[in-house]
Amino acid sequence: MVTIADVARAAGVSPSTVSYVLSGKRSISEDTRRRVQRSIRKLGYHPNAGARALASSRTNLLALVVPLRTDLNVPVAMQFVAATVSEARAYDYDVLVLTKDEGPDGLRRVTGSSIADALIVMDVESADPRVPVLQSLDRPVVLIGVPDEPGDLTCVDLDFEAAGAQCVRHLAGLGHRTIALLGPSPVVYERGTSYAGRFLKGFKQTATAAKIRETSMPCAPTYEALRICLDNLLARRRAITGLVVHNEAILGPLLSELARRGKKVPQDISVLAVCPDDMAVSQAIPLTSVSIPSIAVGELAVEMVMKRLDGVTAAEVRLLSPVLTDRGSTGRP
Amino acid sequence: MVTIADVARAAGVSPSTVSYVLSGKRSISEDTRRRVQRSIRKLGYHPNAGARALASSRTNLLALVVPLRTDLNVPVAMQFVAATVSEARAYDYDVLVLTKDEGPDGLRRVTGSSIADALIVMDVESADPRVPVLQSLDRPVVLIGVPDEPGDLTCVDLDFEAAGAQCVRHLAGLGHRTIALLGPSPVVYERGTSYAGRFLKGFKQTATAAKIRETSMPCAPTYEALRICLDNLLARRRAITGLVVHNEAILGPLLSELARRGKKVPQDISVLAVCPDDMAVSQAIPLTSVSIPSIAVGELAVEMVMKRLDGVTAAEVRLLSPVLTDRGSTGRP
DNA sequence: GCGCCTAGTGTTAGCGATAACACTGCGCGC
DNA sequence: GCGCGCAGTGTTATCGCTAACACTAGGCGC
Repeated sequence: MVTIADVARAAGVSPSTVSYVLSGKRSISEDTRRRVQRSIRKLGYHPNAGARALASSRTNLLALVVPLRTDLNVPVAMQFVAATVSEARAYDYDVLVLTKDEGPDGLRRVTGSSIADALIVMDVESADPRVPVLQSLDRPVVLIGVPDEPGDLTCVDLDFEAAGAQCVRHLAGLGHRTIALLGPSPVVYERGTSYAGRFLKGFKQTATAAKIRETSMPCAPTYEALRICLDNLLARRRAITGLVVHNEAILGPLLSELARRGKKVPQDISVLAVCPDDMAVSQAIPLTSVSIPSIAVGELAVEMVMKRLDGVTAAEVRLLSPVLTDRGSTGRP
Repeated sequence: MVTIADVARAAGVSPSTVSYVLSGKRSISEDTRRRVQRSIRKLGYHPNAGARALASSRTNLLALVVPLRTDLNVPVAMQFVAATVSEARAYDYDVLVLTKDEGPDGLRRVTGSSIADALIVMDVESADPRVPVLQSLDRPVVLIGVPDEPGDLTCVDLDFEAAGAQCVRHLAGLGHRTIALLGPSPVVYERGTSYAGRFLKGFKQTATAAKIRETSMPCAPTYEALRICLDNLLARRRAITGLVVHNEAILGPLLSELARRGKKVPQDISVLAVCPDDMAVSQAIPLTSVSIPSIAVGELAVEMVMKRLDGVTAAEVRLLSPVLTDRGSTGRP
């Protein structure tokens, strides 16, 4: 193994000089820097991560806690992970993946043994048992989602409440008076996953304020559940003219079912999705949608973690404004 | 921070005794063990990962290289990652995620700086530029997929060639004489992703041997591409009676399109999917399928990596036998 | 010409674990 | 009663790097 001492010898300098060339923490003459860098390349030197971590108490590792169950919207989670990993690399950090299953103890383990410098936690629930632990950790933490009591934890997410409101306003603006929300799976609500409730709140409040009749129902990600929901919704005396779908998994099946039942979109019913843009575009009918910006959120989460690692300690709750793109699946009732 | 010396002092023993209690590498009296473990719990001691890595040259970290683009079948990849992470934890390992984008240099970086003890690489291509690098690394490596020249690298995967063959035999056994394969996106073939070619090979060879007329075409994961494929396939003089679909992303759209065109499954056309079981079950029509056992492959990959970390050096290529489950979407033509 | 600042570099004491080496005391064979 | 093996424990060198501390030489103000 090539050590820093080997490089130093080859370049005719001391080990600390090599270290400083690498870290940039003190000024080095142009000439020395070049000699050191040449030796590094020639010998194929890579600083030993363990030694570095021990001496500097920095691991350059980020722990990302992901919900690796399949009942959640998998593509969104994956996009988020991808964005986080890429962005972290830009700061010279690698990403460690923990599952939600590890629970609070996993968080203590990772921080306690100094495996990671900071944490990003996805899929936070309203009364998440991990939140109090995270608050006591004394390491930078960024939550994706907003628990009831974030305390001094930094949170990032789409502003789902505003998104719910915007969906209602969009349909109301087109003249719809009776609308429905097809929400996430019941288990998502039961778990108290924060985004589901926030969206629902924005949806209901805005509908009430705008004097719009609204219904909402969760929907499990199966054909069977979807059919039952549709049977229920479409059989009502007051016909529903606008449908907001906050459930990526049933978008395809929904359009199929509507087609099978002879309902044309948007002539007979308007469909407004809440999902990533690429998903809205790639449906049988391109869908008007409020974007779930998983990539932007992932990048932002990393930025905020880095800021805290640099010593900026102010807690923040950053909610991204929703963006609605009209792709023609909504129209006048 | 609580160090091993603190624990040793509290338990009235030497640091090495604490270390040995933890590692089990030498015999400790029952009494001492108890005292040490009580002190560990009382003080909330977690061994420092960096110090441990430096002293033992073991990081207890596994690097997992994943294709974090969205053109690949995302749920399968996610299932695989989940299985890998869970299984790794069972061996007291954590998992570091690298993207395929990092390329060969990323692999050198991670092993060169001793960030991880071993590598699991997903989405391997036939002539993957990373393979020669991996061979030179001198660390345990397990590939998911089989490159043209694996050398002494361990590989795990579904036996896609056998899967292709089994699909043909299943349809042939039902009496089909004209069948088609709807394959992965063209870009998957162009990239030389190994499973696509292996499946195709098994499909074609078995069809030829069984004197069955076959067609195969890649299909991008969009409605537009699917419609064109179907137009092409269904317009033929010799009607296709059996369709093998090796492309998770278009399963839903395919069934919708067939329904729209008035083709009943399996009366008018048999559909045989190659996908994870849960996906086959949750379609509009439950699909007969050859299972993609992402979880089993993930667990197996970890097991094999652990075996190699324990010093077992024999290279292996482990191809899991395909399992076909009849769910009624295939029948006599 | 003295003091002080700045740029550039070297020396070395840790960081917190592991594991090689060393020691004690007891039981047992003969 | 001597020697040996073994179970149980302690002492400490070592892993490779970082950063605190120390030093030199040159420039500048006054």
